[in-house]
Amino acid sequence: MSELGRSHYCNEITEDMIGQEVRLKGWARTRRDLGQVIFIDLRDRSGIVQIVFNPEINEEALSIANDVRNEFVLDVIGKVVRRDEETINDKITTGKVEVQVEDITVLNKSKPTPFSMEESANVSEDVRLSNRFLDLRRPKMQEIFWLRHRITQEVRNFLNERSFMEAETPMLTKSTPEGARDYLVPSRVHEHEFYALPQSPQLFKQLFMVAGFERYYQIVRCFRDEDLRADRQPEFTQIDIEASFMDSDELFSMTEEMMARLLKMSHNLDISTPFPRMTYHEAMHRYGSDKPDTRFGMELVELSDIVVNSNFQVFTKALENNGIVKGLNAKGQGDAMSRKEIDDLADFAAIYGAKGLAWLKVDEERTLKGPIAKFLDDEEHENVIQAMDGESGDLLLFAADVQEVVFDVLGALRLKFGKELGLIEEEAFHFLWVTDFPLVEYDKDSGRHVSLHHPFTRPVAEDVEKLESEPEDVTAHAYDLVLNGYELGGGSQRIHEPELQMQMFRTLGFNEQEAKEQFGFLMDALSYGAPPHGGIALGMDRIVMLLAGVDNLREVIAFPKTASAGDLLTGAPSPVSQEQWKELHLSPRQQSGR
RNA sequence: GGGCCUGUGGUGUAGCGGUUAACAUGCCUGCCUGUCACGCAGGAGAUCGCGGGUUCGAUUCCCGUCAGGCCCGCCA
Repeated sequence: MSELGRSHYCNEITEDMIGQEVRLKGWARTRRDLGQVIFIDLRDRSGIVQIVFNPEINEEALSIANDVRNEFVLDVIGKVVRRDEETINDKITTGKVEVQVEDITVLNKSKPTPFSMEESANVSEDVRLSNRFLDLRRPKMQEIFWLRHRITQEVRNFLNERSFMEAETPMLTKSTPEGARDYLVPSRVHEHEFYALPQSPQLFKQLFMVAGFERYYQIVRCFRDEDLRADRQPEFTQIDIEASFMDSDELFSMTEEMMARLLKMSHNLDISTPFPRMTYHEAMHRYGSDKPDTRFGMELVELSDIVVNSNFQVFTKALENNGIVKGLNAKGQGDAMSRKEIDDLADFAAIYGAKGLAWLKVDEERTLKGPIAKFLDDEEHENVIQAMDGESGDLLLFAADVQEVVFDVLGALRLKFGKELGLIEEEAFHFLWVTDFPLVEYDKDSGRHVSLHHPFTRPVAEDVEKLESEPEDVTAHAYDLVLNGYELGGGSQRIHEPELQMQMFRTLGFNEQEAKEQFGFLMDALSYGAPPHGGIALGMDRIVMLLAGVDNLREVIAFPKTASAGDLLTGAPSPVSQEQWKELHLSPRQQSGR
């Protein structure tokens, strides 16, 4: 065999190469052995081309091909030939031609694989993850990771064009009390002290602003030791952006432009900008969610005023206790759903904290029927129907409780109906800015106020005076970018004055001493001419997930973790040796009992 | 921490209080010069996730446990 390397990728073999000699390298996909002639689909990362072995061309090559099995690694030299009209395969792009093999080397053999590399092979996810190197070999997966690569490059190009500078920040850093649980790394040198893996490079990027970098970005890994979901992994990648002297509007339009570029690239789609904006308050009241899926309507309806004087105690009690009553119209479901199915909705609602789920059907006479109909008078019936746009056959659902429960319950029901009734325009991309988040919320467990975003978020100017007196009424310069019901990312304008930052820490229940211990370096930095600054962090994995049209983060992360944060491929996490424990000045806690 | 679902040859599924545990695909052997998820003939391959209980008898029913998934809590 000659010294030449690969001359082409499989997918590059075309009709105008007929007669040409080529050298290909790749994997055997399927072998079709007809005795005196053998066909193999040769696959490399570009695609597939059929190679043929035939005794008239090379008897020895044919006999080697006889022992080739799926996923053997091959190096072949041969001539591109046109296929006979009746043997053209239009399922593959190279189907009009084939390569007549003159010489073949088996570069490596392969055991039979646990599952086929074919698109059609349906394999359970744990088998895929345990053999991820094979799973990633499947063309569908390679497509996703090429997309991921292109997105990464496009983001870099976009931000580079706008004078942003990519800079790295530490992975071994300081644990801070706010936010998610940290992944901790014990220090060998400093006994009983720990590094934390970053939940985000938040503080470092602010320090870059103090340093005068002005425009920073990083495509960076972040870590949060919290329980997983389909759209949450313990380590994930953020597009982290921070800019000085750039207000929210400028940041919004820049982010919009960036997302538009990605959609253009991946779907050749021109999405319209600017994206719609909605306050947090409006999102919660209309959709019961701070990340509403706006691809369909079915909005929540405010009913508190309508039912405040009704005889239905579930409603009136909730209102007396500072709660609200809201409704949701499941169009046509009054006719479609059985009594049992409706009752099952209450169980579903209970997951989200509902104590029950009141409902009414609208019948042909446009009157309300159902267990609670008798508690409402004629005027209330009419007002409810009006407010909820009730028509014959509709199912009206009601939640009465404190705001948070009503939002959660009806928000979840809305999504459930949206999915099950096919109300969602699956192919659409609906971006939305959610703005004006509250700065803090009261946390019952710790008995203090905690940041909704993070402690460095800037309160709006007119609310600063309320920081001490009514912190829950303070609005933050914080925003989330939402796409199709997923939170793609969030950001804020930051506090750049040390005094205001200190005031913020006090609101969160830190005294001067504690604030200095935890965030002294930040306070210090802010006191040396820190510019006004703000930024955003976008979830890279979620962006890829949505653009790839899959519904699970594991599909777009090369080596993801399971729901219990394990890695089925490597077996991480795993026990370590006694020596390692010792070096880190740690000892296993004695197991009590058992 | 809690709820729900799943676990049967390599892979994907079926099944049932007593079966020779079925089907597809993959694998092995043989045949085949135009296949393309080739075809045909034959063959191997399963302690039904693990432990305990009920029963004359459990893959099947019950309890526990482990693993995977989805969700609530948690988390931006």
